[in-house]
Amino acid sequence: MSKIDPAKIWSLNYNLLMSVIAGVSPDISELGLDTKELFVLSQVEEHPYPAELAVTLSMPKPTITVYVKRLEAAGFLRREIDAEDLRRHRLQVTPAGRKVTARGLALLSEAFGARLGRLSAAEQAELRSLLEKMS
Amino acid sequence: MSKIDPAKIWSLNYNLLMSVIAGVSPDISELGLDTKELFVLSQVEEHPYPAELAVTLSMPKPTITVYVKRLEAAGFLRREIDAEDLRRHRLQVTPAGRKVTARGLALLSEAFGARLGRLSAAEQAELRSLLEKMS
DNA sequence: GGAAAATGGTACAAAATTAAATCAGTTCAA
DNA sequence: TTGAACTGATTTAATTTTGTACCATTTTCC
Repeated sequence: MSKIDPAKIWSLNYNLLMSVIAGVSPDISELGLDTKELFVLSQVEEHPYPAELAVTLSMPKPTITVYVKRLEAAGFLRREIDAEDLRRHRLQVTPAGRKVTARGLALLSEAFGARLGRLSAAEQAELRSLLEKMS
Repeated sequence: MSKIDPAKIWSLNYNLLMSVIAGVSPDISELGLDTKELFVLSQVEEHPYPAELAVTLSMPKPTITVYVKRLEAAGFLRREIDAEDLRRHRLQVTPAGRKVTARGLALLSEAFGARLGRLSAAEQAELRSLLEKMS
């Protein structure tokens, strides 16, 4: 029984995620946003401020600025200055944005689901639980 | 008991990996290579040809070309034309490259290990097994 | 209260990444 | 054979991403 090597688990996981993403991103692009934009968009409801998005997605602030600008231009997002703190921009997903998010996440679910499908339902639940503990 | 949403698991996992990477990448940079270069370098022994690396790492070929060139310039890699197929470039990790890979992966192990540490040894083994099944 | 430090966001320039086209070598089919 | 199709790798040009510097607002603390 070999000792557990974290880096090995890490790269196994990393390669898996990247390959899933590489597989769906052409389909996601057809929805009118790219993959990273989908990630941003999908977290806006939970984290409605750019600074928060930057932290949860581990992205630099200027990167978020760019994505938000594009998402707004595409009509998936609305931006308004927060009355409580005039520095902050509160983000709102539009109906079109909600629709495209749902479609994009469905594509992702389909692709990643194909891998998850190799696990039993119990194992899937276990995986989720393990990941939650680590998050 | 909520139904399993693959996209939810996916993004949990994605955010986890990205945050781990964001945490170590300054330390890895001090070794003289950046994070992506470490990923490439760490797979060279298993996949000694650029085209193979592109597939396993889900990176475009030109991206691999750039990294390989930098790794070679840094003295971490040697390149020679394959005698069997003159189109292919067989890659060889140098002793310096091996050393820096070990250090880089140790840093990654330390950082990801901190998260893995929230799991029992049995759970860690289970996680690895689940990921292997999906890979 | 008011200056200094901190925070949210952006602009601009620089660096990283990649798509598209290309070249060289190999394979395949007639 | 031989030439059409394919594969490995690179170049070039364009796009994406990010570091740095910055402005505006808020918070801290004397």
